[in-house]
Amino acid sequence: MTVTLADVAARAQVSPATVSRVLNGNYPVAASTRERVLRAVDDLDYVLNGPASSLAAATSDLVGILVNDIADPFFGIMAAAIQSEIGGPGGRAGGERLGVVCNTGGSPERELTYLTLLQRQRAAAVVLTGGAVEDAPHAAAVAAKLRKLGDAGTQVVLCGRPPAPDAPEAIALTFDNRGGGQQLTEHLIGLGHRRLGYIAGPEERTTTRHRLEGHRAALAAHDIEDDPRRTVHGRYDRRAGYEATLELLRRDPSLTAVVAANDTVALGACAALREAGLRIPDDVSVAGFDDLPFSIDAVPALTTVRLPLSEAGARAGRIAMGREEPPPGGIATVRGELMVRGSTGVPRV
Amino acid sequence: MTVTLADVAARAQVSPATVSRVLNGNYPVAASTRERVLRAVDDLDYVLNGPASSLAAATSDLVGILVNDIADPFFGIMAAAIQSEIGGPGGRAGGERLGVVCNTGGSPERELTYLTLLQRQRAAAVVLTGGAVEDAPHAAAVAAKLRKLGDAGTQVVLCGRPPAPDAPEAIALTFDNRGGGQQLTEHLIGLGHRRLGYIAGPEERTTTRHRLEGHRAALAAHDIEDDPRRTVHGRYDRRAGYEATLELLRRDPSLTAVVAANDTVALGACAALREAGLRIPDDVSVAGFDDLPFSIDAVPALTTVRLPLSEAGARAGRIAMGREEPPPGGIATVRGELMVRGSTGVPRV
DNA sequence: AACGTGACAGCAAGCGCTTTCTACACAAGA
DNA sequence: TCTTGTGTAGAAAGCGCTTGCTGTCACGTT
Repeated sequence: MTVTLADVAARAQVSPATVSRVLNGNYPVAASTRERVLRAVDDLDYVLNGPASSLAAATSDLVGILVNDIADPFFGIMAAAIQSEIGGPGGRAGGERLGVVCNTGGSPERELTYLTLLQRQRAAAVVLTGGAVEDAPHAAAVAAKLRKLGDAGTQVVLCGRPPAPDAPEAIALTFDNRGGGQQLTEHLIGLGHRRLGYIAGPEERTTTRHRLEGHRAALAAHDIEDDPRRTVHGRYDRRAGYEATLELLRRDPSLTAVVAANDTVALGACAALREAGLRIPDDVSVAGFDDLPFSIDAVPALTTVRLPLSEAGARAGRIAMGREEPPPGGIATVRGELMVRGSTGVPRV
Repeated sequence: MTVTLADVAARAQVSPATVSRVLNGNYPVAASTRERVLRAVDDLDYVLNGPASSLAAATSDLVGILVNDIADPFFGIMAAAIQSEIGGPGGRAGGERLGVVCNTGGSPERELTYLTLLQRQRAAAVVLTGGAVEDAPHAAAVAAKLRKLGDAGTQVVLCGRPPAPDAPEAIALTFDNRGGGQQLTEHLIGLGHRRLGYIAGPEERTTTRHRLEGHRAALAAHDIEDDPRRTVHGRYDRRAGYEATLELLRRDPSLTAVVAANDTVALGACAALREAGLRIPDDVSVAGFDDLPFSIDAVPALTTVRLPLSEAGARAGRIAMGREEPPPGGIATVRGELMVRGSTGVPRV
């Protein structure tokens, strides 16, 4: 059978209560006793029963991290940063929490199910990363869940996601996608581009909408007509970028620049342009978003907006663990930085 | 206060036992009763207390997925595939499990700590992905943990990791890294290359060793001297590839090909070569490993060995859930496929 | 010499479920 | 009419831990 607290207690000749206190270190225990207990734990190879412990203490050491797509480095990088701060294994001793990342695949139902599962586990904290789906009923359902989690004592942090007004206790670290999108397009306009294609992400997503809004704001600021035929929606993957570019080219072969929803999409766009015999940036400029590690290795290197994914994730993790003050008002905006590289240049004449 | 089973029972005018049975669906309950209970659950917005449930039932619905680096798509892709099969949210109903991925960062201690944490949570299954550290004491410690987990009823699956002889109950889906490495180098030798640089991964890792062994086997098979100065070790990241390439070039400027530990490293190698004014593949051929999504977008597209990460992950997930027969002997080898693309060509004369 | 006063350790009451065993009602066979 | 099933529901005993409260010493205090 598995070893229990009582077994350890018997071997150390103390009461179970004492063993518990030694293990939790939250109550004075004489050094000699502690040592005896620790030795017994070691001898018996005892491992605490998590569920029992959580039940009795009414808390758990689980911290949930929700991501839209774990195979996408955008989320991977944030998740790694968050998890590293969860203190988890390797972190400072004591608060040994289990930081777990859950992959929603961008599906609202899975997001909700995961939240319920975490609620069921009485998670200590939950971090939601990335853009939210903008479907109203779903947004309301998520907000309700977050509120309930908050009420149950779970710290909720949004990282790279807009604040949820209906769930005020959720701390939000929001990326300035609108500003980033605007900077990027301003840059291209500044180079002289006037006919810009835009490959947007999936519809009904905050990230998609904000980046697109930034793009349009830049166009408007320079009195460039926003032809709806120059915008195509697609998923956040290379394939979508490839196909969208083909479509944009079909609609208007005179395009001089393509702005993509993110770097991965931009890579697909580059591939399509290259196959179409167009040079980058001589014939068509390309810009991405996020500045993922591979972006600098694209040929030519991708002009993009760097988002401090690691820093934001780390901060979100610390806030979730209560190791850092939340920003005033519970909301902070994280800005991106325009990285001008080889994939953008002056338009062909 | 939070709602408990008893509250639901009271509202539905049944005993707690009945509510539990309705929720678990593992015992006959009259349809009318069931409906009454379900309505009460809904009315009260009841969420099962996971720890209590796990304690009483002596099982948990947690499935752990250990990865070396969650920010690396190599692991992200596998993790996504595994998690999708965990049934987790979105999967077929009933077996609603919480598939959680844990990032060890390649650190042996963190790996061990996570395993303990999972053991503490009485995880239903654990999947370890990617290469293992070859340090003997650590390997023994891990094997011991896996054995203990197995004894406690946790299904252990290794995905992309060599079998652990000391933990026979662990099912292993192993990548044929040696064979892949050999194929790759054979391909280059076939093109006429004789002076090949090799950028290996971190030392003391099974993946590193096996790929390198394959490379050496190919060299040996063609009577090409294996000059140790042509091999450099580094981390599995772009930076390492960049620096290692510079080093290789310094040691022998007459190199005609560089074989990298994986695609990410290969990208770094490409960057270094390009900066050194060398054309790919005209001056130097480059090959990667894994065939991550971005590899096809490199310029030129990367020659590499495709590993069926998604398929292997999915299979590992199913095995972990007991939905697929383990391979005979508990060990299966997953082969890679050589993808010849533009980054390799005949050596310059 | 009587009496706080710390510093530790133990008792025992749960935490909220699951599950075995028992109880009951009704239908059917003897 | 009396047993034997059959289908449901309840009572209650834990699961292994945490923690409030209650001792029990060994000391300084007055």
